[in-house]
Amino acid sequence: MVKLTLKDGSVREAEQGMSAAEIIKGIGMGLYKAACCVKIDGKVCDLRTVINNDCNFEVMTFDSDEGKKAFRHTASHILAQAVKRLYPEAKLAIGPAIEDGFYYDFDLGKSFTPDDLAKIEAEMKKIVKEDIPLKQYGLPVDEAVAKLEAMGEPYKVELCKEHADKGEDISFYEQGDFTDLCAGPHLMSTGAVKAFKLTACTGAYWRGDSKGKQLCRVYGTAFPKASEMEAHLKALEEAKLRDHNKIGRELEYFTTVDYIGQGLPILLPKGAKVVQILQRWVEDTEAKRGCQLTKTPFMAKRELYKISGHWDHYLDGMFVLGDPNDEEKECFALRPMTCPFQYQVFLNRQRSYRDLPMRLTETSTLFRNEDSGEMHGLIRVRQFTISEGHYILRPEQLEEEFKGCLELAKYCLETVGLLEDCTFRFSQWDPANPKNKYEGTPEQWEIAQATMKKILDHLGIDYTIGIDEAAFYGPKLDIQYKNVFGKEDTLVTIQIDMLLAQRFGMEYIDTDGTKKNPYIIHRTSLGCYERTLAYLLEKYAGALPLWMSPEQVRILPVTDRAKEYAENIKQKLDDMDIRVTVDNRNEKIGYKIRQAQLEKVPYFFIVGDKEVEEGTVSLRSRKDGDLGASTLDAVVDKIMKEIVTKAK
RNA sequence: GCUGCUUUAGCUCAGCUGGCAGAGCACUUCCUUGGUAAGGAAGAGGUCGACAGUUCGAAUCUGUUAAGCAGCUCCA
Repeated sequence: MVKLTLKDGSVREAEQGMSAAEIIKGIGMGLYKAACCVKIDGKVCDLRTVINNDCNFEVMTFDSDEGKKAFRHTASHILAQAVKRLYPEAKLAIGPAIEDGFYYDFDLGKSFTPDDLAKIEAEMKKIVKEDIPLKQYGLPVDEAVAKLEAMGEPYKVELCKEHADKGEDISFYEQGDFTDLCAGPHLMSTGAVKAFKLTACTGAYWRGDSKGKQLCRVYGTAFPKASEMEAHLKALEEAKLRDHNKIGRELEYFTTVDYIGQGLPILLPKGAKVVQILQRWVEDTEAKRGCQLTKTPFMAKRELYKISGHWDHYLDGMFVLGDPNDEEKECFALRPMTCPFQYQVFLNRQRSYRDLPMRLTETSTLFRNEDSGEMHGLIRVRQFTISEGHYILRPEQLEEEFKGCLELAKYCLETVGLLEDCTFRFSQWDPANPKNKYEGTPEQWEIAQATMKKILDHLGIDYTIGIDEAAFYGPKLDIQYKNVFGKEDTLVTIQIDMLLAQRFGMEYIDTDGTKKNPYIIHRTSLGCYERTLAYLLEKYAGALPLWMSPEQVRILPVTDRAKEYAENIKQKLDDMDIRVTVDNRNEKIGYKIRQAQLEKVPYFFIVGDKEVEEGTVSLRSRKDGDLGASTLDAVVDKIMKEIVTKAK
């Protein structure tokens, strides 16, 4: 007998050699039906795992991440089985579970159409109904390769060969007429996948290599219950209603024009106003923290970028004015970053250790020639403006200044309300340096990354590690944000750079009279304003907090008799720098209210004969509706308090 | 850049197998001065993204191209 310690601490005995599935059946059929996989001594295992020793034994259902993964991975096998039944010529690539679903990549020389997906779904339903048991077995590498070759699965052969040197058997899962190379874990049978839906069909490169073969990827999602899936799909639909690319255009924050070009949005008055408000606030905030504002050119001769390394690393990503290959003639490029421009501020005269830290900031417009398929609303654009900064430091100032940058970024994100949804990524280099992307020696990288790790751990930052996500000159702390489609981008970045100072000949005279290269922190405090605006529109579904609303108050006269009164109030609010308009149109009050509400104006003042007579205003908020009549002073007081505290 | 989808009035969308270009909202004018989410009437508005091709005839079929969307790849 073996002793199993369950999650609740209770101990259960079982015969040696029983499978986890059999043991769970013994605990209860209900649990067995819900079980997706098990954790044995903390390790995720298949339900078919045979238990030979005492262990901690945790049953993982769909409620756990591990259970979801096993469940949806099985759904991806059902998808592959259906595809193989309908399209026997399709070659299998990979098919993992992902967040909220699964996908499978196929090579069939064409792409599936929506009609095809419907057929595949119908076939999947049959497979679920057939309730086919899954069997797992292992084969030695050479037998596995032979089997996969016989099956005519070249991609699987390639994957299998990569496992050859691990000295382990190759694991297969078989369900009826379908067999797949797979490490598992999986459900016991196809019948458990009660609810699923194929959601999309797109291209995807084999092994993520854009020079390699492009495969056809089918995305889907799966749940144990139809009701759960319906709720999930509904939530996705609702999230899309917040898409900044939709509401940002509808609410007239921005637009695009095809003959201006991709990735070059026009900020309409409302969008421009919000960006101006954020910029002024960020610049003031930075100034209070010892930053100095610079204003540097939007372009420079190729020579500058040659020194910085950008010419070698990112020429394709730059907008070049002139022939980059004609060394005889002058050639300019629009700036894709601010670093080498701001360094000239430091280089303006000889510097002493007393000048450091030198915190240079700039509201900086950048130009990057993104690939045509990359643009997305205000999130990925070709011209954008960031709250850029470069802190030039003595090495011993690094930790303190890094901390300051992080605090500033967190303060900015917290104030606008985005911090709670951010995640932190420690972006490191790949020592293999696959595309010759990284400059500097392994020792320099070791030092930079060890320093950043120490700082992050010291600050108790909860981060993930992104290998091969670093800048070419150093590691980054990236603050990531997800859009309504779940796609993640960098909102704020703080980078340690121990290389570029040397390239630009930046030196300071230290206390001992010797010349030294400073360290540099590249950082943003609120990131890129276009991107931030996009996330704010999504976060607040267009109803931006009062302090950053482009129009804070709209005065709605009930009749023409109240027009003059409305104009007087407007004047008073103007004097207090409250952004206010009057809706003087000859429309009924209900109509004006409806429109102001749809435009998500935070507050409206309704003024009619009653208010004129009593010298009051009737307040209505977009959030709480009719708030009744008060004196103008009382209403303004309430609004000013909300503005000053930057309430969300 | 790659795969797939999309593009008809300012916006949201109809328009069947090729045969005279449509609706709602918005806009303009007039009437209406109305109290917390749409008052009424009339009017104007389109080279069907662009360019080629097939056809007696193209919004509709084919090709090229631009822009938009999702995904992949990339992202200093």
